[in-house]
Amino acid sequence: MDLCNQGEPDGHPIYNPEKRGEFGGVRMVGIDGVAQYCINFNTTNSFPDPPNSMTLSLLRTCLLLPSPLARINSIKIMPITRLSSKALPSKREITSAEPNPGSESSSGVSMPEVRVFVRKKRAKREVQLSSIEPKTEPLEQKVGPRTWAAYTLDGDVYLAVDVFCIRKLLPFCFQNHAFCQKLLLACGFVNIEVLCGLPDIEDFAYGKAKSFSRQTTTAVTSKDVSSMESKFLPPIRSKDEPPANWEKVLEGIQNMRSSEGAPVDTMGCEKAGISLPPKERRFAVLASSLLSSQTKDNVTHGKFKYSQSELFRIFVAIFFVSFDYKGLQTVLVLQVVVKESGALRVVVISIKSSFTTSAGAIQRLLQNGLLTPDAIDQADEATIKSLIYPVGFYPKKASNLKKIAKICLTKYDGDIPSTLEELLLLPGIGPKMAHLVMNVGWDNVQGICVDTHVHRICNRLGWVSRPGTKQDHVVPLRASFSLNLRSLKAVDDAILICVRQNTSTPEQTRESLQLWLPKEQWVPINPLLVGFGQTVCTPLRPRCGICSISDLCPSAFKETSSPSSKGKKDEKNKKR
DNA sequence: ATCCGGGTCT
DNA sequence: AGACCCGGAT
Repeated sequence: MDLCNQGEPDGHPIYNPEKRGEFGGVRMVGIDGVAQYCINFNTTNSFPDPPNSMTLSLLRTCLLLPSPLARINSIKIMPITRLSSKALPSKREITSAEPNPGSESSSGVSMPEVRVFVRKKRAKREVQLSSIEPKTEPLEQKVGPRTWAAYTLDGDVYLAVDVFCIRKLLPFCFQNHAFCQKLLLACGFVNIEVLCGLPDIEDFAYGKAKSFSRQTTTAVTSKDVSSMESKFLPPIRSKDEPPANWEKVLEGIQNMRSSEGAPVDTMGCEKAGISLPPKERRFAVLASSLLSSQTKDNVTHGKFKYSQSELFRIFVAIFFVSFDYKGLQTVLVLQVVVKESGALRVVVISIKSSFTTSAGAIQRLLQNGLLTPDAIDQADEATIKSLIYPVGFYPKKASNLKKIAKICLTKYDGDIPSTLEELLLLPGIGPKMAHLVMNVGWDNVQGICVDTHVHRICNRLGWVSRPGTKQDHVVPLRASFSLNLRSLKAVDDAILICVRQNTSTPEQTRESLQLWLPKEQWVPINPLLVGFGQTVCTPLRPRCGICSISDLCPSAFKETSSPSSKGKKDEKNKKR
């Protein structure tokens, strides 16, 4: 039976944005030769937290694979069916069950582009519909009412929607503009306006489902298409395309981060001297940055502990993050330890009351009144050394600190330099610290502060690439779709060019990241990823098992080797 | 007992 | 690439 947008078929759940939490997840199931999509709602897993469950099942299906086309490969072709109560025909039947050409929205939408996408032939050849011949009709002529249909199969609920419906559904389900773009492009929809016209995804991502039903679709003309293409494509090429799902990934990390309390949260340099007057606070930030380099956060700072509310959030988050949750041991938390036994993931929160290590160097400096350039300039270097002692390289840092204090006094009137260039001139201040100080001390975002965590994680996620190794893929990919969409081989060839190589230095990472990451993320990305790196995506043996975005991560579960061999490590890091 | 993370400078 | 230096993990 047909379901129009808000219809509800007897006995079968259909997609309802307001109740999406009732579905364990959403899965792209199919795109068929007539440009229809199916979304499968798996009703067997019911989680109260829609984003997480969606993320998980999403990952397990569409986004598991590293290359864009590979992801798309996972989308299977489904017939358009109007029966909600009937099981879907088997794949083989599907091939023969051509979508009825006469029916409204769905039928006849086939176009060369779509077939290209029909990609899949590579996956299953029988899916190829002989009846589909390349046609050149413009898309808009074939699209009828925005409808969707639902049906069930093996307990799953499928939704078949037309291309305009998917335009609404996709951002809602995936909350990811980039993915939508890629998907639609890969399906041969070169109509950029459709892509550009997507509703504000953030509205969906953060729970404002209301606007969903009010979204209007805009008719598209071929004229629009060509004009959009001409002005849309060039910038994308030069700008570098954001990685698919980066927003989703970021959100997933944020969810994990909000619950896991990483050292950086309580000990980052931005916490230094938070109650001080601006000028002194800035110096505190600078000093804190200097000391913290090459030193664990909990050494530069004092101990930390979780508040009650944080504990609660940890508990809640772990519950949802651990998809295959088995059991929990609770209470005081400093560390989350994950053990995997078989398919089940057992999440254990281990108990550690506090760090018994030394009090924080910054705190000691502050207590001794040595957090101003003046005092440091006059203080004995040995005193400074002793106060900052446990931090790494303390002799050099004490010396640098004194030099910096002097410079601040003589050249900057006791304040710290206010430009990136001048900061870099200070001894012991490199690019990482300079950006951090600019961001935190001056609220002046000149660049992303890329430390080892950001560097590592961005590479693991495939978010950055060595210059010249990724742009190459975007261009041919788009070109093949927008110019001549019938050559499947061209598409595949284009994909093959997509060989991303890891950046080799943090500076490279910074430049690559800045190419696409929206500027409002430049500052938060650092504490976010640092904390993530401290608690989940650790350098050694990352805890992919508790990572809610592991299915979105091309590197998930790939680095499992034991830490003793370095030859192995090299292999690992080579490329994926 | 050994190795590793951590940023800068040489 | 290696030195610098510690705490922590293994």
